[in-house]
Amino acid sequence: MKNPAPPTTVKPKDAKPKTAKAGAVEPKARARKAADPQVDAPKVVKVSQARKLLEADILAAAKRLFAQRGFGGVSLDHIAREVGASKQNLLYYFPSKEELYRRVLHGVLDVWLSYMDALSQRPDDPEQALREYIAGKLRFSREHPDDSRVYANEVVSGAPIFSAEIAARVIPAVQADVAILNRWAERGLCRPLDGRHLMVLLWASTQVYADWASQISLVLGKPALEEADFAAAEALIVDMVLRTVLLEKGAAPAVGSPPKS
Amino acid sequence: MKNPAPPTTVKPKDAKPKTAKAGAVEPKARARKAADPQVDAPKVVKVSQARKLLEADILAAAKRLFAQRGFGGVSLDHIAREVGASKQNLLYYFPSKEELYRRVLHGVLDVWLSYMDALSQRPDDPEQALREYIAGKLRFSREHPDDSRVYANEVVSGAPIFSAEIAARVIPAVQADVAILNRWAERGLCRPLDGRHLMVLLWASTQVYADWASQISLVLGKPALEEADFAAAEALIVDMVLRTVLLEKGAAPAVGSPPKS
DNA sequence: TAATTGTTTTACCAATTGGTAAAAACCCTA
DNA sequence: TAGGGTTTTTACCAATTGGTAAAACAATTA
Repeated sequence: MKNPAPPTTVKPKDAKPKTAKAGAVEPKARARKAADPQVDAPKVVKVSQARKLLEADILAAAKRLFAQRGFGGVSLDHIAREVGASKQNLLYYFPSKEELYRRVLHGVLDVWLSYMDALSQRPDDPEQALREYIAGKLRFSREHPDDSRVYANEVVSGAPIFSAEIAARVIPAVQADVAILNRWAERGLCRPLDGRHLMVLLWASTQVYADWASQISLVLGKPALEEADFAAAEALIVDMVLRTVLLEKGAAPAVGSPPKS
Repeated sequence: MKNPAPPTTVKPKDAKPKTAKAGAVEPKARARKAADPQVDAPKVVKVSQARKLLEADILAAAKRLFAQRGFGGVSLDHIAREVGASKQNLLYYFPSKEELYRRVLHGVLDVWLSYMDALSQRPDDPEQALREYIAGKLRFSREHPDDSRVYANEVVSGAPIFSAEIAARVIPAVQADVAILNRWAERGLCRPLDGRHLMVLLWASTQVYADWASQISLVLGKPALEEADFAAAEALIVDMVLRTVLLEKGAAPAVGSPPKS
């Protein structure tokens, strides 16, 4: 039902709509990714690939809009116009708004989880594992802010649609991480603490740099967060977490001096 | 325009609508707060007070719904039905949806800021100031989760409506706090670090217990957060922050043992 | 009691919502 | 070039959206 036809052949994908939809606002008319002049449509792309391309376009636009306005704040028409297609065309690919949202969320969760495996990768080295976990989640915030925001929107809303999938996919991952923390504590590799709250703290302190970017950039007095800001955040969070989790040894150096501001 | 008439007298406020709005879903018909049998409406409440009462009802319902679904996900009709009034009646009190939202946000910001003054209260005692700041913001998350979520929704959306007011009211408060942190560092009362990122971290780690309550309770394996959970969070965050901010002395005790999961 | 003010209801409105049905256009293979 | 599958467009739809205008109701004051 979702991926029916075997790959066949191409589709120019440039057909301008003849009727200009009197009074409409020039709907970007399916402006394909700035063209690619080197090959100029050699008619070898598979049809199912073309389909996947538009599908991916829709998912990307939907993700961006859902991230900004949440499920209820976005209309199908809005998404459709964003990719230069009609609402009905969009409904050809996704049977309903909720199904589209579900697909977006599913993809978001994939990405979210893919940045969350640092602990299990280094089950014997708490310091390095935590460093990488924090670095990874901050990279997620920098590289996929919209994914983070879509997820945040869903969770803030009480996860009305996705709580089942969160329970099925996120919770086990978290529990695995908590188990690792507990094992470290048992083996005397780190201080004993409640790993569940530590995980919450790790999420919060890293994802805030995606979800609250608008306010943080106001605080930092710049139009957008830069790499240096993420680096500063990482230094602080790592310093903090290691101080708390690791058994004391030589104290880590200070993380930076206060800017004059 | 907003608060016109001088206080006059009462209003029974129980008039059932005679026509039962064929097919509608019994709109709760302005069910007044469980009555107050001791006085039984002695006709002494001021009219403007009655107005403020409904106004407050509307604001409360709107806050709850905006917290859950964001600005775009809530309709005026939905809010109106929640308080047992009609949409048009609601529009009598608030000239537009955006104005209502603005009013809600304004109130939210008041509350938000009122929990943020711990640092300036104790400008000479970093440890106590930080303890109280964290405790206060966690209390905010516990006592005003919807306020926190409305704020979060607005910020995640890029603060399209409220960025001006955030810039005017929040940023100065933050800068004052950062200045205090910097002064501590200069006076050798604490480690030198970037106060701006520390503030971000404090917000993130405390507000997450309101905004992400749905997911945290999943992680903790209980239907809702309890006081003990907030206490555990507070212990961890305080421990963490003090370890990082204060100059080393006797290390604080561990914050708890890992639960058996 | 009449006039005045404050509040709620009734009646609309154009635009937009998510969604359906079917015709038309497109594209490749036989 | 005809046919068949895939994709897009056209034409609708009932319900809901935010909002207006004015009538009706209620309460207070003159």
